[in-house]
This record gives sequence, C-alpha cells and structure tokens, in this order.
Amino acid sequence: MPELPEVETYVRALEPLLTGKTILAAEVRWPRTIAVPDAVRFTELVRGRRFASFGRRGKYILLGLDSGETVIVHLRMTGELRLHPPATSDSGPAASPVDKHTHVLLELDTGEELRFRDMRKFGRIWLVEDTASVVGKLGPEPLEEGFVPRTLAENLAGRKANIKALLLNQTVLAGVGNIYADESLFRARIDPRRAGGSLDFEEIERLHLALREVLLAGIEAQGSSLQNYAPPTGAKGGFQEQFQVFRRGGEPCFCCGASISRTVLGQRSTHFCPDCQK
DNA sequence: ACCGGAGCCTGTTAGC
DNA sequence: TGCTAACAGGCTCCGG
Repeated sequence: MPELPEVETYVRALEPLLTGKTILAAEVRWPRTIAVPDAVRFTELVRGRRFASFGRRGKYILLGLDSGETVIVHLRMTGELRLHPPATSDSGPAASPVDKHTHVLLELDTGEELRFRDMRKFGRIWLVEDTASVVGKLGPEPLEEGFVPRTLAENLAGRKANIKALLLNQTVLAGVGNIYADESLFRARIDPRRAGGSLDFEEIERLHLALREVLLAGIEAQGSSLQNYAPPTGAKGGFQEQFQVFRRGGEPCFCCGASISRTVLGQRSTHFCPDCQK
C-alpha cells in the first residue's frame, strides 16, 4: 500500500539505479497495465530512450526520458518495480525467471531488466508528453513549502464528508493513504468521523503539522513494510514499528490505554483512539 | 460541487 | 482438514 513516503523512497532508490541507462526493448504481458497510450505504442515509444530525470507527485512516480516524455508509474496497492541483474554469462538478459505477476519488462542497455510486478493488477503506467494530463488534478504536496494550514483550511471548508475520507481524497491533498491518514489524525487528536468542514482553525493547524511530521517520519524510516511493500533495493521500510493506531484495533492506546477502535470510513478500515481523538 | 458505493484484482486469513 | 467468505486498499466511474 505505497503512499507518499513509500513512493518517495522508491524514487530515491531508483534514481541512482537508472540514471543514464537506456531502454533497449519493452514487453507488456498485461496490456491493461498501460493506461496511456496502448501497450503496443508504449513499447515502440520507449525503445531507445534514456532515463533522464526522476520525480514524484503524490503517489505517482515520474520517470523522465531523454525524449521529453515521462513514464508515470502508480503502484496502487501491490505494485512494485525491481531492477534485475543481467544474466551472468552468455544467454540473453535477466537471468531470474519471470513470474506470473510480472506485467511489464524493460530491457536495459546494461543487461539489467526493470520489471513491474503487481499481484492485484491495479497498478498503472502512463507514457505522456504532458504530466499534467495524469497528475494535474492532484491537490497540494503536503511537504512543499506552499502547503500551509490556510491551504488545508480552504480545501476542507464547507465539506460534509468525514475528515478521514477527505484526507484520502487526492484532490484535497496529494499522497496520503490509509496508513498515514489514521496516524495523522491520531497525532492531531482529531476524531476521523468528524465532518471536514467542522474543524476549527486550531484543529486544522494541528492536523497540518501532524501530516507533515508523520509523512517525514515515514520517509525517514523508508516507508512502512506490510505484506506488499518493499523498496526496489530489497531493503525494508520500518515505519510500521511506529504505528500508533493503524491495524491496532482492540489493542491499548499507547497514550491513554483505551482500546483502539476500528470502523469503516470512506470504504477504508479506520483506526482511532476513542478517548484521545475528539 | 459534492458524496457514497460499485468495480477493478488476487492472495491471505477467518470462520464454519 | 477443506471449503467458502471476508478482507486488504488506491483510484475511477457512476448515480443521486
């Protein structure tokens, strides 16, 4: 379940691994993975292109090519990118066998192979000239300087949906998913069931700070490793060790000892302390 | 404009 | 033990 810290960890890991390397050939095994253009066109357009720049917007990975186009990858829930080393001797590229969850393969000029795996097939890849056609509707980046409490207040004003659902809405704020939404609301001591528009400015200031602190701590720990997430280097994130409420339903609150509640909001499991969060 | 629910997928886990 | 059902969650689409 890669969210902003996991995707940021990915981008930081991929940059030194891919910079300057050229794609010799692409293979698409599950065509629906390629959102834009179609799978055939994708393989034609990336052939011969070199990785030139690396970035992130929300939960989207941006891989800029020397053609000026950008490969955009969204891992959704179970997607992963792995760089496989070349075959040790004579025969073709990428020694390790391709498993059934590998949907896109990029053969590189180093003999390595960049593979996109996704057990649940929700992940998507775009190849576009204009990144805004994919990420243009996203809300503010929570770790950029322009994101201030006032920004958050404006995006929550008048909203009747619960604050948990609004934090998951990528047009309100980019990059927050289920883990960091629950952890941020706990840190801000705000009940996830509250209507977004009911938060006063002091609460919004607390939430703004909590979001930034939790996301930075997530990046610091190289993300959270649950069932389906591991960075391309194979190293594991450690933020799950710091969870205060996420997946802790029925366990005691570290702050007050009350039993952590679990409910469903915005179609997502939601965890909170009924005593600490008001 | 906004909100909530279905659908996309498949491996894992809970329950009978 | 072996089966089925529920669950996991990011996002898009659709109806109200």
